[in-house]
Amino acid sequence: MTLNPNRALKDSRKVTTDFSCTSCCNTNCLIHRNLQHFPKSSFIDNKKTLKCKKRQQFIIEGASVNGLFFILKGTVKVFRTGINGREQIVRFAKEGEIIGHRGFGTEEQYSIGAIALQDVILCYFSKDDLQEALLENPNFSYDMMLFYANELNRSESKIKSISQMTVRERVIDTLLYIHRKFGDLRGFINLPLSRKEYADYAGTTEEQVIRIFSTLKKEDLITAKGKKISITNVQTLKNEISEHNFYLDT
Amino acid sequence: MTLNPNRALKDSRKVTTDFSCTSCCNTNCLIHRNLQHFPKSSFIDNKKTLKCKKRQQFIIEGASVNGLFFILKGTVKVFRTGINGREQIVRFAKEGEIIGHRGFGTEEQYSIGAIALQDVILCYFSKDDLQEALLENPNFSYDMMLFYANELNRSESKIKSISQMTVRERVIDTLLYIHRKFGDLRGFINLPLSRKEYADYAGTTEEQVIRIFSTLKKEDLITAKGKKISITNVQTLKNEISEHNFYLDT
DNA sequence: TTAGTAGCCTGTTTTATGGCAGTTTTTAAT
DNA sequence: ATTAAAAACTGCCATAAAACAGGCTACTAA
Repeated sequence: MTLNPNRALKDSRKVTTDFSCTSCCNTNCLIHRNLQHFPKSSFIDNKKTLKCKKRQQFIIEGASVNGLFFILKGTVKVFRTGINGREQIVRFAKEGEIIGHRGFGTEEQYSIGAIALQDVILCYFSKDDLQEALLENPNFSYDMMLFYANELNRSESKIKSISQMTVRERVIDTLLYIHRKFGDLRGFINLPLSRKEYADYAGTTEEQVIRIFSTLKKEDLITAKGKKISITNVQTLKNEISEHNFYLDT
Repeated sequence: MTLNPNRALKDSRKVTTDFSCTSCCNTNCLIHRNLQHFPKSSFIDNKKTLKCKKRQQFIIEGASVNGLFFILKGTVKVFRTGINGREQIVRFAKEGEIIGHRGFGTEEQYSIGAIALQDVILCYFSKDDLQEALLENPNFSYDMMLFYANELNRSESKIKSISQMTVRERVIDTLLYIHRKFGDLRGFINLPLSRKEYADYAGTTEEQVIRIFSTLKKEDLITAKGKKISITNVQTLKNEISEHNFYLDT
């Protein structure tokens, strides 16, 4: 918490420069999608590409915001520390997604922390560069605005879900969210998470998740051996929460 | 719910045209703040000014999004219908604020309803006009982006509060929010709300709010006779939740 | 091999909160 | 002023979910 973010940046990440936006394959990346609108020599030449090892934290809650990260490769856990130090997972992010954008408004400090779930490659743009680019390219800023608008919709859906769904429904919702977003590999959900992490996303406790997982197993809706989880009956699970119309996508 | 929004618009609102943006006194209105960037004859000439009587609903959940509302005068309750028809109040809005912006992203339908708490005057801009203006004025779209970014921060703080605060804390938080935003008039909070409305904002039940109000009365932290509520000890209330750092401002 | 640790699991207890039912008070309408 | 209706209030009970406590399993390191 008391770490100097700039020192942290220098100390713990290796900087390379061989990942250009033009040859990037993340077609859903906001930068990539707007390449056409940027002049030949522009802020994207200033971007820094960083590598993070698994479990490395690259954004520290409360550190001052100097720029934004885009994920070039890998998966990231975005969280904040709540009451009594209880961790709350805001979202899981993958290739092409933005991290740290919550700091762009009035906020001077990151309100979230971010940690690599696997080895991750990140693109870093300074706030100043981005701001300049946004003020020069209405298409870009409009795109960015829409991105925020969608994030807002997602966030407010989550409010509805947390305040009105039961724990069981929230856990199911979380399972479906992870499954939808990260797909499965040889039948198993392609993102190994601990029960604690499921709980921190669903807004409940580890014990509850464990209990609910075991009843779901008995009901033949999922199979789970440790972190190898597979959903055997997606539709039934969907039905159980679909009355409430929650699709917290992305 | 099944009302045609266009018919509703024609049927129930009186249209006048004598409220120009240039002479408007809502200095925090996003349109007003960007007037300098718009050409002399522009989309703001197309705006429609509508009057709504108290208790009139001017946005219906699920209606298709054709434009955005800005509040010229009055207060508005923004809500959505949750599970089991339970009403959830998203926010209370006043002069200068935007209503319906959640529909701007991918959403084709309003995800919220809006109802006038007092007689209200609204400015209405079509989505197309706004989009054109945004794509022509990077300053405007940047401003709008920042607005969304802040809304996002607010929304995510609310997730934290709902998922981790106790009912008592949420009710206190709601009281402080209303008080901060609407101030007080002759010692009383300047926005008369029912216990049910407090509950729907705090994410709890009417009975709980009533119970908590009466214990707060016994503790000499508030006084309340019906809807005349005054906070007698703001600081103590703030302290009770400040450990958690929640300031859902605006 | 053994020890140690982290993650997973389960039964029991405690607590906060929601729901109901009945009463009183306030507000609105005739 | 009288009645009706809505809002505010209180006590009681049911229950979902959190907290606690102890045990099991599997992996890692020495």
